[in-house]
Amino acid sequence: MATAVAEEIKPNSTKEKILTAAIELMAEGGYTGASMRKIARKVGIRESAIYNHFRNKDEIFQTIMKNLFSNPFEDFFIKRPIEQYAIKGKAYLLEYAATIKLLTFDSKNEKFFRIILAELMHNQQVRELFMQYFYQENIKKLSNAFFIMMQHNLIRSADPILMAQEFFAPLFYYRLQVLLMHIDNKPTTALSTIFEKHVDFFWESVATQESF
Amino acid sequence: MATAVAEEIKPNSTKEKILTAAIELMAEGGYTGASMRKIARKVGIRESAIYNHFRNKDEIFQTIMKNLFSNPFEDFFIKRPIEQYAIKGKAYLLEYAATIKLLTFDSKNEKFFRIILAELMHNQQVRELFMQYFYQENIKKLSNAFFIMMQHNLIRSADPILMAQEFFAPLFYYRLQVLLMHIDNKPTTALSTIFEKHVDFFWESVATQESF
DNA sequence: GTCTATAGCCAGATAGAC
DNA sequence: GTCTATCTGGCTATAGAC
Repeated sequence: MATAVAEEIKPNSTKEKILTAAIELMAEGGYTGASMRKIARKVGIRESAIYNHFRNKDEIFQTIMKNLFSNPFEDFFIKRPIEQYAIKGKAYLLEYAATIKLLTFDSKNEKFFRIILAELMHNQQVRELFMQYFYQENIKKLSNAFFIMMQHNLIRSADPILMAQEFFAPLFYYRLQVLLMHIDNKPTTALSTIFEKHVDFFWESVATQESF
Repeated sequence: MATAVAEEIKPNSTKEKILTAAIELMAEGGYTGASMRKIARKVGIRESAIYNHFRNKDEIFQTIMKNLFSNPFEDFFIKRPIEQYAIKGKAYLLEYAATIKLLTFDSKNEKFFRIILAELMHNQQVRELFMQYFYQENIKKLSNAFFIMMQHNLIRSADPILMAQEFFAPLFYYRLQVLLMHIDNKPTTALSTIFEKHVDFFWESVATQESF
């Protein structure tokens, strides 16, 4: 399973430095906040030199999107067959939440999330990637898992898709909260265990008598 | 209870037209997307004429923020004493969700929500307003209500604040989804009853045997 | 209150020498 | 591949006539 075309970029090359600088600047100020001037200054070259590596600013953005979207979830659960793990019930959900928590507190993934949110209202392509990765992918996986749990009578019967959304929405909400706190350098101690608490609460909400 | 200082602006005045145009443009392109040029063209005056009504662009933005934040929730539930209604249990939650649904599908409030989200990553003041209105206010009201419901044994015992967040997060998530669909002119039929379904699911999750 | 005119800045991008 | 120099255009804002 080749990870969706992630471009080959030599480490320590100027091209890579440009991308790193652009990611940093876009995380802070979005697409328009990362001007070619600023990127060039951060890399230590002139603006015109950038054009030896990228046709224009948009190509930089496209490359970043491609690379950022290639890793994050793939490594964690896409590969493994869900069926085997869904029957573990709460343990599966705990692992799921732990993964999101990991992404939430990982600095590279935080930058990624921040760029996405900064451009969400400005760029249709970003919206589509957002819907795909922060909605469809997760809901598909989770609803499958819930369906299996229902079959094994681990949880009460309900619409699996609704249940998936109800489980996922708070995770997204907490992730956003953490991001907002980080941006303003506020402490996130109050949120440090919220992901686990969410799973506890949710499991109490859906578990059958037998499995509880 | 005077509604937080909402400025007096004469209807049909040039000042009001400027604000209307600015809201429209900022909903589409955020703060930077709404240039003084575009605002002036939309109103039908020259850029320089705007400065007879506002000191600078930021003052326009501030005025918009003040006015937008003055109405939305205030009218709905801030005024009424929660205690009397919380004991209605599910009916209270249904009304709460219905209110959010109303705001979600109301075009003025949608623009407001869109501007907030567009500037969320760029502007600390917006982040604080966001946290206040889309988090603290709602969580405070809801956790109070849940506390009362617990006292009346309508719902199972749990941390009221956690429960409030778990109830609110999906509402926020669904509102965001609707917004994203609207921006790209996609149908929201699949989401038309999701707010009610959320309440159903949630109530089944927390209701005690007696109250169910 | 609105206009014309203009200042000053920063943006993205290109040409051509080295 | 990097540089200097330059172009074009959008931006916020001000001065001063009407």
